Amino acid sequence: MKRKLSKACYSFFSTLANPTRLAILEKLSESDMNVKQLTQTLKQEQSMISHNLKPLLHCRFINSKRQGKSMIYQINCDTVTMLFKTLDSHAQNHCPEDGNCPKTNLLTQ
Amino acid sequence: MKRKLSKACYSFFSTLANPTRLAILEKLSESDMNVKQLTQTLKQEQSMISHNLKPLLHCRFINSKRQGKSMIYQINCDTVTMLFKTLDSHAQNHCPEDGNCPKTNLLTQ
DNA sequence: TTTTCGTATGAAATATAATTCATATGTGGT
DNA sequence: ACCACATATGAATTATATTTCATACGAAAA
Repeated sequence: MKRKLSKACYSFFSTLANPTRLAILEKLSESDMNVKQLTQTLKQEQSMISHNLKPLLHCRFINSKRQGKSMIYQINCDTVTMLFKTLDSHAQNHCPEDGNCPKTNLLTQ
Repeated sequence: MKRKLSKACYSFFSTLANPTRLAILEKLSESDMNVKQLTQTLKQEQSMISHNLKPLLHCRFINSKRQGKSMIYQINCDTVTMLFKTLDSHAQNHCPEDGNCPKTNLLTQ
């Protein structure tokens, strides 16, 4: 792995390692949304949503476009889909159905 | 995305969002290593290596097998490779060569 | 041009994660 | 059984990230 990529990877993974941001990605993968819509479906403060949108935007996992007073956010590309697909398959191979991880129980607690 | 997967994804991404653990994965992708070897190549305390191996093991990104007094760690599967490949391609599409991110400069600072 | 709505941002408070240190455990050799 | 080496672990310290609150900014309407 190249130095530059490793730096970028750390940034990418840090951005994805957050429940709110994962929830935002999940919602945006269903449809484009503005900030208010996100605050409503996720039941979170507006400032929290905005703060969490920032790193997603920065990593280019999402894009934004202004529409009048509101700002529309949309999933940028196939990267997110691909990542989730890979991890889904990993989880199916290694995470037992009952949720009890054989190694430790960090994952399910 | 299913509730269970989202939980697992958070665990996966949290585990990957750490420079030491990324470095461990990088080394282990080259060859299997025991803890002492990892402490030597990464120039880190033994306890730090062990602490960081734990979540990697838990997520099944790596496996371990005892060999006498030492414990050998190895990359578990194709998941890690696939993730890095996906992010490499993402970085190539969206991260400029000069390291100056067009959105913000969080990534390169 | 003042007001209102939607969004962004800075800074403080809070929560979470990483690192270190001391020590325990586990294995093999003497 | 004891010792030495390799690794793991718990707990305290330290560092980093998240959340909240107050407020600023931008666009459109009155």
